Amino acid sequence: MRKSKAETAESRRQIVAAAARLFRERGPGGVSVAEVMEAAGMTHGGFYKHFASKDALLAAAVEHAFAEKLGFLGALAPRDPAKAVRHYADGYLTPEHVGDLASGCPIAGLTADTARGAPDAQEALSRGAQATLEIFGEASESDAVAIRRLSTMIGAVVLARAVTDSALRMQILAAARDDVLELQDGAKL
Amino acid sequence: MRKSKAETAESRRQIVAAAARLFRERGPGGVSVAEVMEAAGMTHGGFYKHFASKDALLAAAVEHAFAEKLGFLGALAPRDPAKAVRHYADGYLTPEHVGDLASGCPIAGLTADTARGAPDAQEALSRGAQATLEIFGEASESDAVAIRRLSTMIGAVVLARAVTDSALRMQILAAARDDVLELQDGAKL
DNA sequence: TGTACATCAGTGAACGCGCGTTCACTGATGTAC
DNA sequence: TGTACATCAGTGAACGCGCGTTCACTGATGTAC
Repeated sequence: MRKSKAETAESRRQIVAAAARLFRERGPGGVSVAEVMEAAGMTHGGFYKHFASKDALLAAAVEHAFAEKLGFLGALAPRDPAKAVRHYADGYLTPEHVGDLASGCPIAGLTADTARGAPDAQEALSRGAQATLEIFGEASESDAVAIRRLSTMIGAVVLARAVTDSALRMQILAAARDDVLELQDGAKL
Repeated sequence: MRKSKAETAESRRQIVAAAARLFRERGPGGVSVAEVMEAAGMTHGGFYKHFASKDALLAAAVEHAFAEKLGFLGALAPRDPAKAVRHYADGYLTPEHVGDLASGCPIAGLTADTARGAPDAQEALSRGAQATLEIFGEASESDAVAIRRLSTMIGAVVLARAVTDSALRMQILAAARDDVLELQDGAKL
């Protein structure tokens, strides 16, 4: 039962979207191709009509995750970069983000996996990280400050995920939020 | 061929040490029990004389990784906490650490894996993270500053691992190093 | 515009393969007397 | 201290099982005339 071009494109979109969520939630190794296909509403056999391998899907999923994450940020940034970054950081440094791996930051969630030998996905992750840094750069007085802001945000979420005590978790997020959002030595935000 | 108690303890140590390296390098899901046992100089069959499951080994491996990482830091900290943290950060924010997953920071390397459903390992990771935070707290003027320092360090290493361009990688490490080590608003370090 | 044929998205069974775990066995260690 | 026996660390084969990937097949879509 051949599908129309539009349906094929839509199928591919569904597969990538499902993979982007599942891979972040359970890790690329913790999700089977069959599970991704089922989440996309198909059976596993057709997968290879869309992707050459599971690794290729991971690369597409990383790209999709960044497109979703940076969509709003990138659209607002040219007009008001400081506001865009402030809004992004505001949602980033929350217990919701810490608890929601499935739609969370791909850098915080997938770097370890891609660095362990998924070259195509690693390239996609690198492009996404650079794009994020560029937007942060527009809102910061220097590249170094942009790097520090993004590093602190990523590190705080990772550290908050490492910690099981929820009071400490909140303390970590609050400390990072103060650092990234509040005025410090005349920052623009 | 039963082994003496001392030999048994030594075997266990070898298994945990091998696991601590391999799990960080390739991820818990990327290493088989047989590979860990081979790296420890044994065959896979004897594994369950030491651990109830692969997950239990992961928890022990996380604990071992922190003990190794924090050994020197924890020993020096009571005498000169600022110097201890400075030395730790100095080795942490290097391209060597970024490239060396196998003996790298367990928080930066394993948080995603343990958060995805390895409760015992997650507890071990949480204890290690709290111990690290406590040492940082002794060297910092407030808990918030300690959290920011550690967050920035972790985030910078994760971001540096996400990025494939080595010049940008160095720039990330340098920016974080300036932030964590250099004087900023009268910090103690 | 209509027709005949080639294409190909998706299905579901099947393929090796490697995994975590179990188990019978071995023989040196530990222990009870 | 010596002896007889129980213990148990480690071996290597075997167990299900689920995985990524392949494949023959189906039938609607796309295309050439």
